[in-house]
Amino acid sequence: MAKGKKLTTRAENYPEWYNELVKKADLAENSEVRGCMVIKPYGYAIWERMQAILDQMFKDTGHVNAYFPLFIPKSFLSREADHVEGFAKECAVVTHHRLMASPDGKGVVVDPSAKLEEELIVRPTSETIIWSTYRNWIQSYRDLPLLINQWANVVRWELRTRMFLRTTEFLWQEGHTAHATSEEAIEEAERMLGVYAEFAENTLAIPVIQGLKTERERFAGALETYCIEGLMQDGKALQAGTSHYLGQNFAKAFDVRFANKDNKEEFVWATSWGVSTRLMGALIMTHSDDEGLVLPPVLAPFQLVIVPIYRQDDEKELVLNKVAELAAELKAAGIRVKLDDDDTKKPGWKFAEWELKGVPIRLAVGPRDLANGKIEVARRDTKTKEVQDLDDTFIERMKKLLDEIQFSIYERAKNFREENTTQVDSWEEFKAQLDKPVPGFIFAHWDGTTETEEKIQAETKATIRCIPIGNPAEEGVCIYSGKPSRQRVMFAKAY
RNA sequence: CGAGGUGUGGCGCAGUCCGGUUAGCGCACCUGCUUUGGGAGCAGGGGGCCGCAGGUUCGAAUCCUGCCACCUCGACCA
Repeated sequence: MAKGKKLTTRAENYPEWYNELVKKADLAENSEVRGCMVIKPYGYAIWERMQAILDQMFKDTGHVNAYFPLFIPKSFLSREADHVEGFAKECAVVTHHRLMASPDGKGVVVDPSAKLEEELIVRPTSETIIWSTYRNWIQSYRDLPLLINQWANVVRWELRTRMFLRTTEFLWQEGHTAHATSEEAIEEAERMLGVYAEFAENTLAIPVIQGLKTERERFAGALETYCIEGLMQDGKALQAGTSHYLGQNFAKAFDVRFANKDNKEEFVWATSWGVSTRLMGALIMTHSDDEGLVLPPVLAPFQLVIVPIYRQDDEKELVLNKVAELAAELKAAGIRVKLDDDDTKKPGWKFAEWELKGVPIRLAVGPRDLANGKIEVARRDTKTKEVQDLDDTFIERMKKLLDEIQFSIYERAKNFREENTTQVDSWEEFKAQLDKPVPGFIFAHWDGTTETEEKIQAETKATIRCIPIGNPAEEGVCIYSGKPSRQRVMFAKAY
């Protein structure tokens, strides 16, 4: 495994730091396929933790999993006008189904006789294929609500990609629900936004702002898009999850109707909601430092790593026996433990390696400790270490320490966000704030028009990330147009 | 899609301007010995059609033409 010793620091070059960290921590690497990454076992283990926890949250809120096709007939996509307009520019299209030996004898070419009658689109999202299916599943109000989620890969042919943050193919989950009333669908969209916010804060330890997108930033085909927004260490916002209230748009496009209790026919009300492997990027950019990844204990594939230290064979046996015993006790207490007994690496190497990989707690045990009944405990988040008594309360203390780390990195991220959240009341102030090294979240008055929104973006690259939920009403004037405004909205530069 | 840049053992690079024995360095890898509490040391060793295709030349990693790929930054987007 090729590895330089040090990461580029965040201060030197933030994007470079990010890329190096993703590769050196063994999370992912660029593949031979343009814009597509290989998620490596360690990175995938983190994603699997996210999946497991989210999946349980979905099930606890009444959802079930299903799976729909990867391919979508081209005609389906165009059924909903806004939807096709939103995705048309970034679709991978399957046109043929057979290859043949090349006439010049070199390799294979597409067999022109195997042209598809109707092209297939590799799904950029599944609303269309799912709603075409729901048509057959829903006849009566008794079939509602229909609460389905799928874990899948999707393809969006982006012009520029970055590992985890924006790749051509990415993994995600997409919930697609059908309801008898508008109220119920809105309630569902808001409920799932709440699930995402809870997951971000409790599992990922990422504080998020919940809000509504402006009309311009809305999902293609949605009446309302809810989102959670996190603030990364470089002062840019990252959209970490979205939940859409789709109204009856897709029901109308795919003719999905149901008989209500009064035996009147109505179109079904819809939501969709999703989070993707982009959460990995959010995780990295919220907590990690110049030494590498910092993982929240709830999510870490290994919560605690034990590094045994010894010189001669007799010491080795003594130490390994003791740490194996300790590892077993920690595991029995429900802690995910890695015992790094790799004999080909030195302790110093292991320390650096596990720091790079963000394991929350590291224990080091050598003959010296054994003789004194001690153990060295190092925290990844604070990079502090202390020698502790290895007594019968030790396991319990480690469990508490994991809780403390989870809480502590959340608090640290929240403090960072609060320190980098500002209110501005003039265009000059606004621009000055955006020119700072860490622009952060900026609350300012906006006249509510798309025109102004676009002009602000054109001049500053900042966008309205959301109109926060529960935003207080406040009379003011738009920082750009000077027109009246009833509330502040949240601006930021975004990923 | 615009602007820059880069393609040389697994990884990171030098060499290219000014063509000339056997293409070099660091890391990684293999063997052995010594080591092991913050990315070990010494000794020995293996691995390259220098992005691809043409061309110029006695001779090309180096010069010329064309192509391809990737990266960074912008515009567009989860």
